[in-house]
Amino acid sequence: MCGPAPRWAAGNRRSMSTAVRVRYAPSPTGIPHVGNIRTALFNWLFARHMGGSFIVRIEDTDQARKVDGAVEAILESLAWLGIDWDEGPERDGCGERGAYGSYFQSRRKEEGLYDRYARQLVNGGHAYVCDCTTERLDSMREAQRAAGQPPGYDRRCRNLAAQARAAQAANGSPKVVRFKVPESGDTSFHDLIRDEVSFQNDLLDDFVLLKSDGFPTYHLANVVDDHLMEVTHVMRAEEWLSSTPRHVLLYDAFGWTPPLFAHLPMILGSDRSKLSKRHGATSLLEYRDEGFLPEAMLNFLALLGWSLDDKTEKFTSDELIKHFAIERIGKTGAIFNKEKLEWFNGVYVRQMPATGLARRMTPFLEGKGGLPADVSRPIDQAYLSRIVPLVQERVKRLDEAAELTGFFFSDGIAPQAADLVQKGMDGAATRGALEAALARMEALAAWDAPALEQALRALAGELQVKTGQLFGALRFAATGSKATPPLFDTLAVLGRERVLRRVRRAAQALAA
RNA sequence: GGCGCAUUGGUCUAGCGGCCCAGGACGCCUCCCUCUCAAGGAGGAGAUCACGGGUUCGAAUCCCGUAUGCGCUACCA
Repeated sequence: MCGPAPRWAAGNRRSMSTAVRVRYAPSPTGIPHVGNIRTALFNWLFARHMGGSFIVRIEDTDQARKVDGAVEAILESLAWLGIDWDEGPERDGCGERGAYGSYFQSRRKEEGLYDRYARQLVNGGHAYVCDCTTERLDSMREAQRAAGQPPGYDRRCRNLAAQARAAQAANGSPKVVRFKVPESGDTSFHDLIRDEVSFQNDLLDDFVLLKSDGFPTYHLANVVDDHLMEVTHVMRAEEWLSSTPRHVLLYDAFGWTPPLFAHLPMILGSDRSKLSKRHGATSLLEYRDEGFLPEAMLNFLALLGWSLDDKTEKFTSDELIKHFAIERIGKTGAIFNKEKLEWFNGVYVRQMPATGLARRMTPFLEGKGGLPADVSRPIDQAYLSRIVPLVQERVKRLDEAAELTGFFFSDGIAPQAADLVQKGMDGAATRGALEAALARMEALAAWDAPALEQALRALAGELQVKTGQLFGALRFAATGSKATPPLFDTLAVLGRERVLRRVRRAAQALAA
């Protein structure tokens, strides 16, 4: 499985550096959704723009909410978009890289790290041990709510007399460590996106730093790790804005200089609320499976909350890196607009080389939900390479490939007489036209688009039907579809044998 | 309820005091191209810049209030 255990703090750790260091700090509680990944993207763009470091740190401090496979899904999501990281878990899940590890908070916890810092705060008079039960806490909050008071810890354990403290230490009950929030004054900080933000301390309660299971809370772990990892900018979603004063207070208590903060606008569901399962497909990997291209997704995501100017909207990742600036990040939440994503995807599909498109389409054609079962796999790549140019400007998502190209592969098309007959014609006329076309096509010396077009256009004239009528009937006879790529190209790629067989069958259907 | 943040067409956005009775894009509609569908081209509908007060010669842009939305208010992150 994995090789030897990594050695932490092994070297070239540049302290005294002014280089930018940012981090993406997801908690492995599920498959990351587009909002999570957008946060990662902004951090990455900023790091790369500034020539700094991008760190991935796994905040797995909640044992109850931990989900198997989540770390892999996070790393896979980043990798899919081409977001690379300088420090953090290795992509294959084996080991980690970077001189500030571990990058898993659960491992840092095992080393006693948070315990040490929590104790330092207790010893310094900035925190205290609390053994209030959850039952008591719950009823306290209930009473507060009933009385119209803001809910919050009532600080019962904050100022225990020496004797009571000793008794508490001896009683063996579960204990947490709480931070002593100043009872007066304000805590304010400068946010790179929202300017000055200020909170009254007396509205903050004594939040927990260390849980009774020994794990740190987000507040403690995040502050300790950002400091130890020398993180310079904390760029995270706006939902964290309200807890930032707690973090600032913690930095103060430790005597550390806080990083710079930038609270990103959130990505919202169609009802403008925080993204959740209720909003349908929200995980990044689902979009991948629906046939969106990573470069289109990256481009689209970057524009959700950031813009360069009033017109530029197409960016490669290098261009994004080149232009990205925190000052150009917006303040308001953005609804994830799938239709625009689909448009973007179409743009990228059209501009890529046909060979690349063929390669990317193949798994969607061969996989489930792809071509009908009667089509043998693997599919003929040479044949595919002739089809792709015909559908390239018609594909929006790769998962439409099978629907668009199915008739090229499968004979399982059943032309209904009613669909064969074009406007202004009847069954007999249609059958006659099809049979005449059959004769012309059989006589063709060369089976290619120009020859087909020349012969069939001439035929329409002779038959005194509109080209649209003849071509429409032929299209349906040969493909079983009313909407296809240009007829002659399509017939040419399908091949003489297949076309004649299908058209013959259609003519017979009309006779019945 | 309290606190915080936000508020430009359905959606993403430009705008950081006069160039804006508001520009671009997606979507929608019409037309052109055309063998269908796309793609492409040309037009169009759609915003009293949330509302009300100020400040200013002048406000989408600054200030205050209100409303609305969202976020936070856990031994979750």
